[in-house]
Amino acid sequence: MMSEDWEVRLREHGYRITPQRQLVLEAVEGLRHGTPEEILIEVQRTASGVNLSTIYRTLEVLEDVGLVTHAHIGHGAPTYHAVDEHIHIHLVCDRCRKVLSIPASVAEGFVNSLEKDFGFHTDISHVSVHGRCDDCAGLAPLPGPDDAL
Amino acid sequence: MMSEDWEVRLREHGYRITPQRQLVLEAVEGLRHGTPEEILIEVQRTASGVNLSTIYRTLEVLEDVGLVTHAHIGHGAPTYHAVDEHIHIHLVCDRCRKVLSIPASVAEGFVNSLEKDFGFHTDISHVSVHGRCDDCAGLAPLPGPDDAL
DNA sequence: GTATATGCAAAGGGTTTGCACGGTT
DNA sequence: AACCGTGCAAACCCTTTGCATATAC
Repeated sequence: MMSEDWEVRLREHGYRITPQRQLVLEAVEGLRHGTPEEILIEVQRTASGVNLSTIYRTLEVLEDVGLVTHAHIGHGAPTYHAVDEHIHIHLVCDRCRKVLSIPASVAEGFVNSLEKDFGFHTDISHVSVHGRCDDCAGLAPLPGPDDAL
Repeated sequence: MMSEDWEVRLREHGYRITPQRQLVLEAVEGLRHGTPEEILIEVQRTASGVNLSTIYRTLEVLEDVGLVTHAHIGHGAPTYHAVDEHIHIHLVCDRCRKVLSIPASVAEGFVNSLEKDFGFHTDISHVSVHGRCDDCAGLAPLPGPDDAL
């Protein structure tokens, strides 16, 4: 993990090697799941001067060269992952907000149908699946910010 | 479609019947897919004085009583549907932005696995599935706003 | 008449952008 | 030395909120 591959990846795409890019990548790998804001905080533990806009621009670059991906959990900020993570699907409970990560293989049949029947090539890890976790099934919605569906 | 059921639904939940609520519901049904902004424009064709904040508040109410749902397509505004629509899944092409609606039944096996293996009760129509449509598979990303992933 | 809904305007998250400076190549 | 990347601040989009007025009941 975090070999020098990342430098090569960046160079191959015409990008430069900078401390910020290294720090962001390390933060994403360390956090395993992180919003831009969370990544900023992590990065600032080492380099307090780094700006949020740099995080956004850097994540875009890292995603472009295939070092990170992001997924949408509800309508808040997206979360970023390193690509060397196991590909996984997020199950988001709309009641308690818990997020379950499950192996992408569970969706294999589904993904294959989409490919075969609709010619659609799915990036299954990109979007989260919403619903109710076992504990919350059948319960009334929580009060409070019933947002983020 | 658009029987008086909606009035009953609202009353049952202690909400009042207002022209705005009727117009928003009709707009959602007419548009089949609509963001709050699009719904506003549709509503304003009849009642130009209606405000965006009313659209948001009204959609929340209509969703609460089970007359509409929303789904997230990319990281922009969510789209709303009437619940009498067939339940469907959105396949969003990350290259050309095309949105394919497919019957939710395609995901039955997947949904069942989630239930059986993880105790997770899925609302499959809530979030869109991202990837590449047949036309765009294997092509380079589009230039321009390569956003909205 | 009373409580709820609405319009308006302002504030709030999350994200993007223009610009000048600084760093990588 | 040339160009890319960064910090900063302002702008932007989408959504929420406070408050006074209007409306459904």
